[in-house]
Amino acid sequence: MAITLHDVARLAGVSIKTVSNVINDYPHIRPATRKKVEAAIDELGYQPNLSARSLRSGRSGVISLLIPDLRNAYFAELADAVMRAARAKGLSVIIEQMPGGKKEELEILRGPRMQLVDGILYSVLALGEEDAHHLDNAMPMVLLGDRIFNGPKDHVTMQNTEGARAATDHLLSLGRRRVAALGAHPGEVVGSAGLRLDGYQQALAERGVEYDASLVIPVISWHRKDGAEAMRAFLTKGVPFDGLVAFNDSMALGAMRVMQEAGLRIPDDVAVIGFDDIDETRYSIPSLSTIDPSKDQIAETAVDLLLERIEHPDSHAPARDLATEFHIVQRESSAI
Amino acid sequence: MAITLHDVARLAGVSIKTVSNVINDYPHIRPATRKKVEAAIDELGYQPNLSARSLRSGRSGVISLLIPDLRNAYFAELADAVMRAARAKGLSVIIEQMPGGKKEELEILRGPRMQLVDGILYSVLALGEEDAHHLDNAMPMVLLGDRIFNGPKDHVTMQNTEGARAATDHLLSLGRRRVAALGAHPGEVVGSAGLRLDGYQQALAERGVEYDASLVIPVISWHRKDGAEAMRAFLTKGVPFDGLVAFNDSMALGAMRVMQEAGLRIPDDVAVIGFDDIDETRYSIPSLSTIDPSKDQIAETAVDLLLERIEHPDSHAPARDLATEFHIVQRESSAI
DNA sequence: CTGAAAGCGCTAACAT
DNA sequence: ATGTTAGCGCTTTCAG
Repeated sequence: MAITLHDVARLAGVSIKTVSNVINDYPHIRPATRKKVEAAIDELGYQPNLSARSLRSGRSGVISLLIPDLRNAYFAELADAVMRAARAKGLSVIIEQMPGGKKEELEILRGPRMQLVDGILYSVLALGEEDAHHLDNAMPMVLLGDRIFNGPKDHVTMQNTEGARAATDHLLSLGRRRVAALGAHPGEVVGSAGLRLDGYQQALAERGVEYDASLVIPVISWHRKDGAEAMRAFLTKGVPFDGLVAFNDSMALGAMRVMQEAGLRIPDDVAVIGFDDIDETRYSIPSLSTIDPSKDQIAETAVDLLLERIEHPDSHAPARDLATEFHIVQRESSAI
Repeated sequence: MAITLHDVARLAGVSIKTVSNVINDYPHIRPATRKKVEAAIDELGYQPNLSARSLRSGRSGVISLLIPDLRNAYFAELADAVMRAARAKGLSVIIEQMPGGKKEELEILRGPRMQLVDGILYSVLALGEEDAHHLDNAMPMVLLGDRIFNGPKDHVTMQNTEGARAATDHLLSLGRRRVAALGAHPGEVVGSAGLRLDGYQQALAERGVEYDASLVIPVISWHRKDGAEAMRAFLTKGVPFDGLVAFNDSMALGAMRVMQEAGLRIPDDVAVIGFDDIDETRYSIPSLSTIDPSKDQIAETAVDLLLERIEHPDSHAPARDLATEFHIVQRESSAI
């Protein structure tokens, strides 16, 4: 049987309340008492029972991170950043993957496993504005990534539209005029794909380049494989192009591979830029230009907001919407 | 306030024990009673309080996965496999990263955060045989990866030595005779690095190729960056070589990048094979031959063993040692 | 500044 | 087949 507060209290010759006070850094304790209690804790190797604490206080010190897919390097790196930010605040992280679309997301969000956690970091993939009411509950939650407009929860995101505008403009500034966009979700408005397509179009308009729908390549799932396949299909159409904005790095890398197999030189024939600044982009051939979304900043901001909601559960402060900075990273794939 | 067993019991007109029985699939319940209770549960939207259950039963339904680093694609893919295997068994997974070496591993292993979980999946990085006694406790645990000989815990691993032997032999069978090994940990015997170097040497011996220590390239941390830097340093030495066995894919990809920058053609000048079969190997240029360690099989086996230990905490069955299958995957980097 | 006692929601003996 | 009851270990009023 494990050591309890009672054991410590008995050894230290105080009541369990005093021990509890010491553990929870309650301010008004005589130094001598604190010493005694700490000595007893050390001697017994006491560790608080987190289930009991959680039952009584309603706080477990665990948060959930809901992401589509860890195999996607962007989410692995984001998860890493979130876990480091969470640990710095004394929180543990349960990761849940939900590659199964809207139904699965809702299921997990409502499932019994969310009982255990104090709050949720939710990287929205499938839910849209019409589902915002599903989130209108008391659970502390911060949304990451896509934007649910006017949702009831705090939201941290990169500047999708601005980022895509900057990426596209970067290629245009190199003199490219037939810039393809890889990763569109036809009809989507509020998700990353929709916002990035919007930025792409803005950049074209600003440079006076006419929008050509045949340069927009839809890809539903943003994996390397899907980028490769979409590019393969696009090449068979013979649409001329000299630039490529991929809406994430994984797709860009898959597409680069296919283009080079087809004899296209990068950046000479096609200049390429991606999105996310995953580690791999530094070592691909050629190395990949990209938009760095400041994952660490996203993670830290999100954990801070969540912690605030956890600590002030009945503050009815309105949902906040924060956007992090981004940076263009120019590498070989868009070298001059 | 949340809905409790009492609320359900009151609505259904039964005692809380009956409700509890229904929830826990206790066999002897009259169908009519079960119906009533289930109706009440649905009507109220009752969800069990996992903290209370955990406090009372000593089981939380959460396991911990301890890995060095999620940014390493191998571990991200392993974590994905583990989470899918765990979810299939109704378990949640808390991931803890421990990039900080032996001290941090021991700290986390003993820390208060391990209180909450029913068991631990521990991908040993820094701990060696001399630390086995630190694991000699009652916590259900399955070790992944490196081998701690004669340790007190179950252990699931790939066949490190056999895999490296097969990888090396694969290059030798292509006629290469100056095969370098990337990723050695000088002096190590029981870790992946030591075992794989052993396999490398066995393969050379079997083919009658003399072992040349100048072809063994030490790399402490197995990231892409480290592989690239080690290869850059190796090239400046001018040691002739025509094959490369990298002890993981990340290092192989970093090294390939450096070799190609230096004008070496792959596989013509240097044939390359890695380890892990991470997703990226299919899309690198050239695509990378590798050893597939069957991550899904590792994950499922490990979760099964752990669950068994959790469900039979006082079975003092001796620690088991399971090795999964591996497969050579030949791609362009070692094409004939 | 410290102690006593109640009770969080659940499971598991035990009783019926 | 179902009800009663006693805690799991902790935090938290409330007293002193």
